[in-house]
Amino acid sequence: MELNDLERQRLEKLERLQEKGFPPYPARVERTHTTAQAIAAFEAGGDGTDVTVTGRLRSIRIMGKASFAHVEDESGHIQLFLRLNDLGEDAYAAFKQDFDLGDFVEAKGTLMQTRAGEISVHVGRLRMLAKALTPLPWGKEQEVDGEVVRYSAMSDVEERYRQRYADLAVQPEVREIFRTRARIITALRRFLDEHGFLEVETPVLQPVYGGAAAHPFTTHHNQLDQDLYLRISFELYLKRLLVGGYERVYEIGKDFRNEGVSFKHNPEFTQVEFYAAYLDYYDVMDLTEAMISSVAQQVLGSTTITYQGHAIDLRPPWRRVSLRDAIKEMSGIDYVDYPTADGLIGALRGIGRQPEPGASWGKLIDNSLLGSIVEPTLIQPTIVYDYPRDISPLAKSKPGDPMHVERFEFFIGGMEMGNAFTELNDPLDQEQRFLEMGRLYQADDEEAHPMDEDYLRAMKYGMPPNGGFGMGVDRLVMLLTDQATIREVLLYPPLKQREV
RNA sequence: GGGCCGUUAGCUCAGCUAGGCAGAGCAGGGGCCUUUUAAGCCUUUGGUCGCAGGUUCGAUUCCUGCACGGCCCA
Repeated sequence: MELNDLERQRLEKLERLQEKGFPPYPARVERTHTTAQAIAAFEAGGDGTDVTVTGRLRSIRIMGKASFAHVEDESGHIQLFLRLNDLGEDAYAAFKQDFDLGDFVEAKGTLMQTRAGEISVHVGRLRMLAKALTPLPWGKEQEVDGEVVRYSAMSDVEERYRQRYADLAVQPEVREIFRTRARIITALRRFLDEHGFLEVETPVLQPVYGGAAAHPFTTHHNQLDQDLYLRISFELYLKRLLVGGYERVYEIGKDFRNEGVSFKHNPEFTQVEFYAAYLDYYDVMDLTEAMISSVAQQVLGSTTITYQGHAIDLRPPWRRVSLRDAIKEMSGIDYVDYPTADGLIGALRGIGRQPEPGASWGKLIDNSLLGSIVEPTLIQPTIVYDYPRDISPLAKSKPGDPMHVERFEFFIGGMEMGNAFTELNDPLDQEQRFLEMGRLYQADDEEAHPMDEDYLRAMKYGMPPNGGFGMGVDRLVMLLTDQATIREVLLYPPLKQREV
């Protein structure tokens, strides 16, 4: 183990503690109160109550024969008041010499209030619970007008992610993001459970990937000697369950897409999908609005949020606009007037855009018009409905409109949050769509939706009409925690390997 | 993939376009201090200036390449 100077000094302290009879890593702990419970006990009239609190030493102020320190646990922090008279020569000397910021300690004493009014533990016995060899990158902090101002805490983004443990240890507001994340997922589950959905788990390792247009990760099962894909969506496995007789199913889990990283993309991300028999996309729109506003209400206590400086109102009903109208409004292009890829490329060039070469008609609409021009403007929750058929191989056609399918996406804060359709349940049409995909995406064939024979076989047994829904949970967490990048809502964002 | 920017002490950052002994605050060490709270005062240790080359009498500084990261674009 390579140690720097500071770590060597701490190692010497550790050895000294050991010699003096203060084991640096004891096995047993006697906590009676969290720091929050201790403060609550004092406030409930518990002056003088015996407490034993534990946590990390967060600050130390030594003033000769008396000292102050703060211990921090998950519930908060409390001040320790330590005096030579109370601890005795040896223990007090050990504290002064050999205890450092970042050490886990156990303090036993009585609750008191200092002259300055801070509720504190008047410590009679102090024990080391775990000596920290490496100093945490803590800055001092002070309260200014009720706001905590931190000086020189860990701020290098790369180091924060590479050593997330240190980032979390030092920045309580980072810890809070992941508590909120957990509450969001709990609220999603509760909403779906209460609406009659059954939570299921479907394979991550799949012989045929599908349900989305994305490049998969590939892997190999040694014993079966079979190549497998990491799923890019849950869709086809969940809809098979409707064939099996379940009417409402959902899954929350990871999807894997072998794509670039951006502020709103991560190669592995958390998705929630649900499918409900006998619903169409209008019903799913209603459910979507109810679900998102319910989650915000449960997690934040409000359906009004602030995201990156924008006040956003999540209360239903949301604005609903057809894709065609949304694009017409923002770009002036009515794509129905340009029914071929070449024609649409010309129209895009006409408004100063440089569409990607070789893109299909539907992909131009999806990326160059919707993604680039419309999406960033959709700050308030907006449902955009009726999508081109050729980029939606799993959605049911819109009656009387051969160009469009019954599909919608919803956008909040300028981000696509999710995607839903009246699901295609006609096996003959579905087979046609798979075949069309093969033709359309020849140039980019890994993103083409592969033919899934088993899925067709399932559908041939009869699949009830149903509405389906998928949403990026990470993006919802971004929205509800006001984070500008997806990395801030992932505990361990991906980073290139580097020597430790 | 392209453009721009960053990488200096454990942490946060100066220094660099004037090429000439590598700095500050915090943290750490020593000392004073028995109700402090960014405690205070005195004192002090600590560096592969991301890596590899080049230019130069001399490079943290200028040039090239590479690594990692950030922002923007594709």
